[in-house]
Amino acid sequence: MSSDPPGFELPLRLFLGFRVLIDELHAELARQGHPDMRPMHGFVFQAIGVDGTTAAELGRRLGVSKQAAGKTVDALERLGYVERGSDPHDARRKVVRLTEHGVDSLVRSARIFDELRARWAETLGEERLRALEADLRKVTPPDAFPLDVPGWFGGH
Amino acid sequence: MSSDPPGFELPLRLFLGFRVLIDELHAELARQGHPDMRPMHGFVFQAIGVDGTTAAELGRRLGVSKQAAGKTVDALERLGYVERGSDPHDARRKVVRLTEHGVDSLVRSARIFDELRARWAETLGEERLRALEADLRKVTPPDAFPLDVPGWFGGH
DNA sequence: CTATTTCGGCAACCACGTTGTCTAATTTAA
DNA sequence: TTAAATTAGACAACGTGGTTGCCGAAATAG
Repeated sequence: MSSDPPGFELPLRLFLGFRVLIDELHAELARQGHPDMRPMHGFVFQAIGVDGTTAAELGRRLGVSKQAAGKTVDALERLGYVERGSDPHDARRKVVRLTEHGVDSLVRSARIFDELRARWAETLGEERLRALEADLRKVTPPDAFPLDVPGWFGGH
Repeated sequence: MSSDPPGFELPLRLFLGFRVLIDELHAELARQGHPDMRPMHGFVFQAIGVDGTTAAELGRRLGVSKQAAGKTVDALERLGYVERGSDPHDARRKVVRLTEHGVDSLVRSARIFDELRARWAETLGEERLRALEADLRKVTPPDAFPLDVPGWFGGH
């Protein structure tokens, strides 16, 4: 009889799969005019959303302090991915919005992820890939995606 | 007919699965006398190995500079997980070895990972879990596990 | 024996997170 | 309506963990 694989292989394969996809995404993004994007940025853009948000709200969504979120916005602003605007209804708020360049990176990311999934479907078969996704949904929290990735791994 | 899931769900589910396992590992490790262990440490311990290694070699395995590896060793030494020894054959080398406490954390980690895998097997069924592992092996590099995780995500 | 390489440590610097404090603006309560 | 509490954003100081550059000591190649 064959024995079970050691338990530590599972998390490593999951992370490795994630890493392969993210690395290929950013290699392709670099080819398509986004060489400055980093793995973390995609999560930040998702947290900003198409309607924009504020630094404080962004910090809550990312699970970091508002100061850290503000610094991240500074960096993304320098790279031209986001811009700050004023909120006419609340003079305290400075709304962070994706620029055209930032939206472009989101659109391209979505298309590249679809292409990468199609490649996995070629390797595994569409049915197996759907089963894999279904199984992962069963063992992961269903509600929201965790956007506090930056602080989670490196933190304290 | 049902359409394909969007491609971006796959990497997020993979990362989420990884994160769930790592979080549960460290919650259990904290209960078992290792409250100071952090997600990164397991990778570092694997890179050190049972025979020990040097700071320079550790840096190469982790994909960071020897100075960074040395600082990591300093921190783990303060926590009591590793100790430095001298190499009688090479007075330059200072061999880093896991302490009894460090080995204990590795042994417990392995057992906890096995238990977590068993729980996934209860949820998904052993066959589906094996299929999931087999599929992940097909789409990830087969050879070595990437131990340069610390610098990969955060790095500029 | 000399030259080159390698190891470990030190210093300076940078990226990116933290907490604390401050001002201004808004909201809530008396 | 006025006073108090909350919230947004910025600034400073600090901690961690990475980087590069440099150094002396030890091993190795010629």
